[in-house]
Amino acid sequence: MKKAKIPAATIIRLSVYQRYLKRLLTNGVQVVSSQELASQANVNPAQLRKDLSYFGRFGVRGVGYSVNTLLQSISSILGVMEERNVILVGAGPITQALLRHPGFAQQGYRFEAVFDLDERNIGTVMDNGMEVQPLNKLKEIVKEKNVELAVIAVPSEQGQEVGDILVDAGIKGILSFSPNRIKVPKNVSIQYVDFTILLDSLTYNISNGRRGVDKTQEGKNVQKLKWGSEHSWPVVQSNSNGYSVTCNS
Amino acid sequence: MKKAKIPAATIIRLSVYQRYLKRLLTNGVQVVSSQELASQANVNPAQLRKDLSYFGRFGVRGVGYSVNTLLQSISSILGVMEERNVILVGAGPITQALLRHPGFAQQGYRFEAVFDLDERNIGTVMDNGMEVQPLNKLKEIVKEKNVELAVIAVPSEQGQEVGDILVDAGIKGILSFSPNRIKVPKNVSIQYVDFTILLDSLTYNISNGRRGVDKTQEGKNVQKLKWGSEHSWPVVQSNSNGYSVTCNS
DNA sequence: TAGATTGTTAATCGATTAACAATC
DNA sequence: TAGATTGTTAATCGATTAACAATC
Repeated sequence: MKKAKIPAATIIRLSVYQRYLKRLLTNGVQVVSSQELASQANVNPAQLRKDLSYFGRFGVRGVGYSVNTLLQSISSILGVMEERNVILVGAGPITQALLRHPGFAQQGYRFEAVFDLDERNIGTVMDNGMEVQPLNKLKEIVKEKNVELAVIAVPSEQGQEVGDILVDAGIKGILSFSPNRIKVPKNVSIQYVDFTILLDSLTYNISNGRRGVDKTQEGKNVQKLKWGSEHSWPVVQSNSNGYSVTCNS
Repeated sequence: MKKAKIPAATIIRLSVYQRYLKRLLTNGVQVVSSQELASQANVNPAQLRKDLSYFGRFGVRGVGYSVNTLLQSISSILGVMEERNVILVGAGPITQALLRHPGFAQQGYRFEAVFDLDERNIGTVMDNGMEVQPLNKLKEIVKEKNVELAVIAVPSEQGQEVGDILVDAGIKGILSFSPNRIKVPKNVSIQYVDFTILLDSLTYNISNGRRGVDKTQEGKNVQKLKWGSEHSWPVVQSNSNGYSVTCNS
C-alpha cells in the first residue's frame, strides 16, 4: 500500500464540501449523493469521491452519503470538531475587520487576544471590546489559552519579527496578511493572503481576456513588442481552488 | 504553432516576479538572472523562464534580464501599466481595511467610491473621508470613472444581488469577500477570498501534520474510524500559488 | 574564444476525470 | 432482483522540472 499524497486542493475542497453539508443539514436533508453534493460545490463527482477516498469510505453504495455522518467525518479530518483559539498580531484595520467577520465563530474559531508592536496602541480597545496587549504578554497567553493559530496583520517589514515571536511561543499555524514570505520551521504552516496579487490576476483577465488570441499573433521578436499597446494573451481559466499552503519556507 | 494555454499559477507568479523586480529596481540593480530572481520568488529557475516564455522572449542569453525592461514587460502583460479605478460595495469593516491598505496604491489601484445596500449607511463617511453612496448611483459612477474592477464585501446572502448590479454596470473583474459562489457572465472574472477556508487548511495541518502517517494505519473499515479521536493523515504540502480564478460560473 | 545564461523541448511528476466492478 | 451509487483503477490531462542546444 502506497503512502498517500494528498493534494492541497483536496483539503480546500473538503472545507467547501463541509460548508454545503452544513447547509444541507440545516435544511433537513439526510442523504446526499456525490452527484448532488459535487454539483453544489461546483466540482466533478468523481473528484469528490476521490477526495474522500484519501481518508476512508464514507458512503453507502447505491444510496449515497449520510449528510450528518459525512459532515462529522470531514470536520474530524480537518480537525475543526472543537473550538480553536486564535490570536491576532497587529491592531490595524485588517484585525478590526477579522474580529467583526461572522464566519469565524460559525466555524469554531475564537479570537482570544490582539497584540501590537507599537506601544502607542497598547491598551486601546478594539471594536469588540478587546484590549490591545503588548507582545511580551503573547507567549504567556498562548500557553494559557492553548492557542495554536495566529494571524499576522502588521506592515510587511515586521512580518519576520512577529513570525519569530509566534514560533517561539509555540504557534503552529499562521495566516499572514503581510505579503513578504517569512521563514518558519518545518512544523509550522503558513498561509498568505495577498489582495494585490488577486487584483492583478483579475486585471490580467480584463486586459487580455476579452478575446482569446493564440501565440502566433504575438510575434517572437522582443523588439516588436510595444508595451502599453493592444496586446492580447489567452484568458486564464481555472476551476482549481489550489490556495498555497506551505509547511516550511 | 499550438495555442498557448497559460496556467493560472503562471499569472500569480508573474505578479510575484513583478514585486521582486520593483525591489531590485529600487535597489539600483540593473540586470538579474533567472537563477537569482527565481530564488527570491521561491520558485525553480526553469519555471520562471517557462512562465516568461508563454509571452515572448525577454532575456539576453549569457547575460540575464534587464530589471527595468522585464518589469515593464510583466506589468504590460498583467495590464497594470496604468492606474485602475476600483469601487467597493459594502461599507463594512473589510472595506475600511481595504481603503487603508497601502499595497493597492503602490500597484496602481485607486478606490473611487464606496456603495452600500443599507440605506442607513448612505452618507456616512469612511475613515479616508469617502462618503458612502447608494447603489443607484453605481452605474453612473462606473461609467464616468471608467471603472472595471469591483470589490464585493457584503453579507453572503446579498452577494448575487450585488454581483448582478455590478455586471449590469459593466464591471469586468470582481474580488469577492462573500464566500458564496455567484453567477456572472463568461466575460466577467471573479476571485474569491475566503478566510475561513484558509484557517481550515491550517487547522488540518496542525491536527494531522505533526507526524506523517501513511494510509495503511488508517484502516479501511469506516466503522473502525472513531471521529474525534487521534487520527493522523499526511501533511499537505504545496509550493504552488494556484489561487482560483474563474471567468464564468 | 570561453563562460554564462537563456529559451525550449522532452521527461517527470502530480492532479483530474472516466469508467466500471463492487455492492447496497 | 433491478436500479443506483459508491470506491477505485486506469487513462487523461496539465503543470513542473531537468537538460541542453542556441547564442550572447
